[in-house]
Amino acid sequence: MKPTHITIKDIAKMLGVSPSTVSRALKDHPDISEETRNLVKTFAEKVKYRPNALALSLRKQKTNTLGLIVPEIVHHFFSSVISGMEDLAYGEGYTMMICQSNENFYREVINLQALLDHRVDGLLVSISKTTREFNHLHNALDSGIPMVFFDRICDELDTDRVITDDFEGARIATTHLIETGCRKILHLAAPRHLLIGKNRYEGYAQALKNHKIPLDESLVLKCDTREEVMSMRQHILTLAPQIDGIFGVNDSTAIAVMQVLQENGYRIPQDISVVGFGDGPIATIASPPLTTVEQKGYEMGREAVRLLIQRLENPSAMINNQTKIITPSLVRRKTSR
Amino acid sequence: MKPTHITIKDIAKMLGVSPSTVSRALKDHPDISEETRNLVKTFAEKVKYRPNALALSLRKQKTNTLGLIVPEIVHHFFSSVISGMEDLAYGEGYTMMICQSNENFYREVINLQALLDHRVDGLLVSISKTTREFNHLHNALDSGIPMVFFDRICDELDTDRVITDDFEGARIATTHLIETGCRKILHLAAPRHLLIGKNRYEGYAQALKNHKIPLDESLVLKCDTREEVMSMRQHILTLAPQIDGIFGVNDSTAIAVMQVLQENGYRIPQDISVVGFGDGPIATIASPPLTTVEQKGYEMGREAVRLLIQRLENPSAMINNQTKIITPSLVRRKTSR
DNA sequence: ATCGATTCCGCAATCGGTTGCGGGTTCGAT
DNA sequence: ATCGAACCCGCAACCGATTGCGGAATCGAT
Repeated sequence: MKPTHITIKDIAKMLGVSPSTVSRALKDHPDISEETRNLVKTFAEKVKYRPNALALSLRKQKTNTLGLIVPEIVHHFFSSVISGMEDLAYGEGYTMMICQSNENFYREVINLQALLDHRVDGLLVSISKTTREFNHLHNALDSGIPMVFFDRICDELDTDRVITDDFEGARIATTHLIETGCRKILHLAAPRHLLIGKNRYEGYAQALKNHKIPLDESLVLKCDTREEVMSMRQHILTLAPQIDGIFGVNDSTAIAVMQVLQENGYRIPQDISVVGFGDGPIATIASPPLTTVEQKGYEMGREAVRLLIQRLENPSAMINNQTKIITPSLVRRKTSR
Repeated sequence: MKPTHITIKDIAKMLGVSPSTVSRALKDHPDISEETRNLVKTFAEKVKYRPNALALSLRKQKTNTLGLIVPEIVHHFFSSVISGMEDLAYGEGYTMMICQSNENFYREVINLQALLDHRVDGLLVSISKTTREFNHLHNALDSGIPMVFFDRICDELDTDRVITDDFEGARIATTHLIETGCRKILHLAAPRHLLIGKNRYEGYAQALKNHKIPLDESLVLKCDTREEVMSMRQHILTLAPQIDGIFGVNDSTAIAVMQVLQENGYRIPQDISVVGFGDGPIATIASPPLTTVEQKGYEMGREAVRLLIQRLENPSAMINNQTKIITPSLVRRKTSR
């Protein structure tokens, strides 16, 4: 802050009035005569006066800053979320202070402390994978700061939340496969102890049930990374002749399995249809382009900020905590009929 | 900021001393007796006192905050850059205020103003595509605030800079093709009026020259998006029989051209080798995985912050502006021999 | 008892802006 | 001439910290 900004006192001195008068003139306080007001305003304009946000925050006890803790910025989903948050926040006159925990509990605690030190008005949090203990968040909450969890929520804490409807996304994907003629659908699943693994599996199961297709557990494989697909290729190829569709728990496994099949003479989607679950732009560059479920990170970001600001601007209203569910939507491309 | 944080005055009152004493005790000022110091320190610890960063910034005329303006957060390259910046900045005791211009000049101006209003200590900027006029940046610079450009630099402004060595990256990529046996190398290029188009083309040309391979302009195609590859597929296929290597100006065109060739019976890399220029994780999921030039966004981010902090902490030293060049490196995968 | 030197701590100003309250000036009315 | 009401504006406190300076208390020395 070497650059010496012009202050209200500078203006006051140069105009021979008091700082109070300058302050009031600039904000059209009725106590100030029109003459003085114009004088101050035009002069302030001329010298490009800009109020010091720090001083304002200190005085008003409000920083107009939102604190964000996110596991990793370098993730298409999270960067979309940030983008959505940023757009809405700036539109509403808030700025953002962004921290990444790098999936590290200790850094999450440090980050939270830094945000609180800066007196952010509210918190947006997606917890790290290594966070098993929530005292830091609990304390913040108890101290009264508004907080919204998104995507990686914390069950123990009663706050506003924004989450993806994984169940519904999986149901939509599987239903799409069924409606385009598939009957024997392989599900490449994440571990059942992870929420997304559980919810997407159940969505898959529900779609089958709705269409009276029996659920065959031998068609549900724990396999949620590209590497895992590669190491299970033999097993997948033995299954291949008896299936006509695949629902992958994420795009990279869907694309990987597609490649394995193609290398072995299967045509996509003529022989087997494939649907993924969106985690980025890779779906569009797959060959053929992958039909997938879009996660709407940008929208989730906007929604989280909307909830937070709503709470900030109605501090009195004891609104019940809301859980906003973002329903993902199917993007039909070329790997399904 | 509804939560009522505990202040130095609160502590003073409860301990029956003056705020000055508390302040000094907390920072081991010799004027304070050991007895008082311990009293204050243990009490402060007990009530979890944390200094108000706003008040400190106002008083010290230093915010320990770095302002960032980036075109788009949702871009693997830029989010890597941000990640690198964030990691180093927090490690050095700085926080970051992040704005995205969305490639919009007007928003860039607004963002800059917001950052200056918040009295950030320094600026990290990558200019938007639509920015043709630099008064806003010029004014900031004139007012004396340290600024570092990265990736999308502004030639007219004399500042520290961090850029990718596109020429060298292209030279390395092309050389790799030559050294693995290619002689007729197609270059899918960006427009020559863009810096990356020009520099990567020249790197390509230099590599050929170094190996005494004549440059054939009919093997340089202006074609830098996936869509463009698709619309030029016929032309590319007529060229295909006479070439043995392709250098794509970015990964998505490299992958696209690879797919076109594969669909027409060419084997990669047996018949034709392909090398891209890195813009994300898509290279690894291509089939076969794409050999490409890695852009090192994370490192660029760290380097930019390093330059900025260096200037902030040696305000007196009239260091000459530096241009830090990040040399990208080749990542050999399976599309080249 | 008085003085000088230490030791330890508080007053008050400052950073930049906001705001309750009180006061001076001008005016018309009586 | 006197009073009261508008009309304008400044004083000072405040937000939470820091810091130069001065001063009270204590001690030993003369």
